[in-house]
Amino acid sequence: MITLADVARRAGVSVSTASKALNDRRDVAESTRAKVRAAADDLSFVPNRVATSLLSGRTGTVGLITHDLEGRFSIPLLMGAEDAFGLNKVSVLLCDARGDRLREQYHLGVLMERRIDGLIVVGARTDTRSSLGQDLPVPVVYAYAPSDDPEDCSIVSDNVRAGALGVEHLLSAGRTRIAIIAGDRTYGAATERAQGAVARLAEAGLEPLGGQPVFGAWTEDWGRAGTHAVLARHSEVDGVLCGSDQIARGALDALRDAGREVPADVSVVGHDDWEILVTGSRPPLTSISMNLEDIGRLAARRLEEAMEGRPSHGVEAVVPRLVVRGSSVS
Amino acid sequence: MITLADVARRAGVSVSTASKALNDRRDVAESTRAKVRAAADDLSFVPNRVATSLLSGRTGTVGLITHDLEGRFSIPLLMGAEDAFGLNKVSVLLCDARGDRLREQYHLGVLMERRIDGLIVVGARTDTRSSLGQDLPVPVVYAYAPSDDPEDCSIVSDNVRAGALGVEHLLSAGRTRIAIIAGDRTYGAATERAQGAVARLAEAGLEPLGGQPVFGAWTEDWGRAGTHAVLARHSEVDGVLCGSDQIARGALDALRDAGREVPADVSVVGHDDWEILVTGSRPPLTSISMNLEDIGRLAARRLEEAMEGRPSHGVEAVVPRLVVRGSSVS
DNA sequence: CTGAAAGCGCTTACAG
DNA sequence: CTGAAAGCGCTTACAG
Repeated sequence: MITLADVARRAGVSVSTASKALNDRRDVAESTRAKVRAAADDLSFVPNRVATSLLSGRTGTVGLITHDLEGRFSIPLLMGAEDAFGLNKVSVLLCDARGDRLREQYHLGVLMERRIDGLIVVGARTDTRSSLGQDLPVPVVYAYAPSDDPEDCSIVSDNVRAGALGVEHLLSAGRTRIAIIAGDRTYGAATERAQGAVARLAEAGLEPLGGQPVFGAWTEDWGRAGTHAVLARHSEVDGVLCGSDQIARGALDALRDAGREVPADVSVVGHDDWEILVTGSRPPLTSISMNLEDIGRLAARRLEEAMEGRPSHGVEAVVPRLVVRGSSVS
Repeated sequence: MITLADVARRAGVSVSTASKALNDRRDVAESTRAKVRAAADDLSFVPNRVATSLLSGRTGTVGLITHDLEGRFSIPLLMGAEDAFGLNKVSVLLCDARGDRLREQYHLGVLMERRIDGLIVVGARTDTRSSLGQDLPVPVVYAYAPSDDPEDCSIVSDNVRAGALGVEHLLSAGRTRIAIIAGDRTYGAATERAQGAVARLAEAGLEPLGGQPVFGAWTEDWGRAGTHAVLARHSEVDGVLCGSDQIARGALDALRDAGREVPADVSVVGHDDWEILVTGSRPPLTSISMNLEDIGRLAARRLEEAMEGRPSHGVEAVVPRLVVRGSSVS
């Protein structure tokens, strides 16, 4: 490996002068700078950032510990973070903790040895998770799943708003007999989305068909079963708000089986805007995106601020976005 | 930040002795070692790996440049790599190149400055990609998309074998009138899978319905359209091998629309074994997995070997695996 | 068994 | 404008 000393030797200057020349510091003669640059080019010199890191105490790396096995959240978040940090400024050390607290601790230890400048922790579900504590030597931002310590900084999706957004869209499409087929009731994302939807219905003087949301599982199976049940008891249904895109896919199937036209007879709206599920359905599925990249970007920004000495505290929610496709309006 | 010097001072020994004590080297008195350990514990000493890296010339980091936007491949690959390397040995710097060669070059430059010990490059599709060249100072392994330089080491999925595997399964389910609804013909994955399927049919003295595979797109829409066309021209069809799970989802829909029972009348097999698509369908979809984690694991192993001075060359294919669900046999 | 010294590759005051 | 010296935090021969 070529070192700065090699470059200096070839340019006929001292190491310190070579350093200054390459780092665009003034008080170097232009002719000297040119000589050094030429030497560096000739030798294909690539500065060793490990040395700079040791010297400056900053590595320009950020740890990203994820619990999201399928990569549904991590990659968009990573993309958002890369955008926010800038490619040359910060590199991301990605660690997969697989929902395991021990594995998380282990990764945390390794990251501390590597002297990361900051840490983003991505949860597998939106529910609150236990804090890593306040005595870590670097700032931490929790993304997607907020920390249970209000002292921490957490960036989440506004699921209540997302539910309301779905209802608003159905109302604006002229729907008033709306069923809410929610997800797994043990998940905050399921109850919050349902809660936001119910509240927004109430504002309009309505309530969901059957008086309340029906909870089930995050599956197409449940989407089908739930929709069948709704059809049996409330055949007047003209709108279905589903807790996820998978549930919505099941709902579309069940409505088709029952001979209902979507969106002519019934409008269907999902949650998550998961590309693979929403584009292929008949018709394509209107859905509510959590804007995961925005969550990543905001998490990165808050982390950057904290690294610069201006930490944030508490939970900040990213506003979801409605993506209209053929399943809700014609 | 606590340094080894702090620990040494507190333990009343020299820095070198403290180093030896903590690194389990012999020629340290047990009593001294205990003293040093106690001091390190008291101070919550976390060794600075940046210093070690500078000294040893090895950082214990590996770059992973991915072009896979949705994270369909990267995360399983990362998991496989983490498994293979061992969590404490190697950390992964993940870079998202987004299919952009410039972005890739940029990330490559940053990774070189960070003195990674090795590099894995993950393609977005299985087609051959251009090599990063032979004059990189660290070993490179190409995963999923092979390099066009046979001198490089590439780990791919055996798509030909995958196609054959699908046909074998359909044959063993007693199917002989098999349609092949392939993916986008501009993708190697589409043509190779189809080719493997056709060859395996030929071995059994058969050919696909219509004489050859039909190509289209990687979408559910195409799966529906292709299947409708097959039903119109070859109503005797009793097996459908699809180029992807999305296509297979479309096929299931089309068969249901046409009143065909799956798997009683027709068996359907997909490719990729994409969890989100295969479990929710009616019935759940039999599919052929590329074993992405195995690709990641093998890529990591080959990279490790290369880092230890035993490089591999050429393309190595990971054998796919049939995952049987309700769409092919009852 | 212990510790002083050198050095990994760089940057940064500080003399000249 | 240039360069010798010190130092970032650690490990490793080498004396003692």
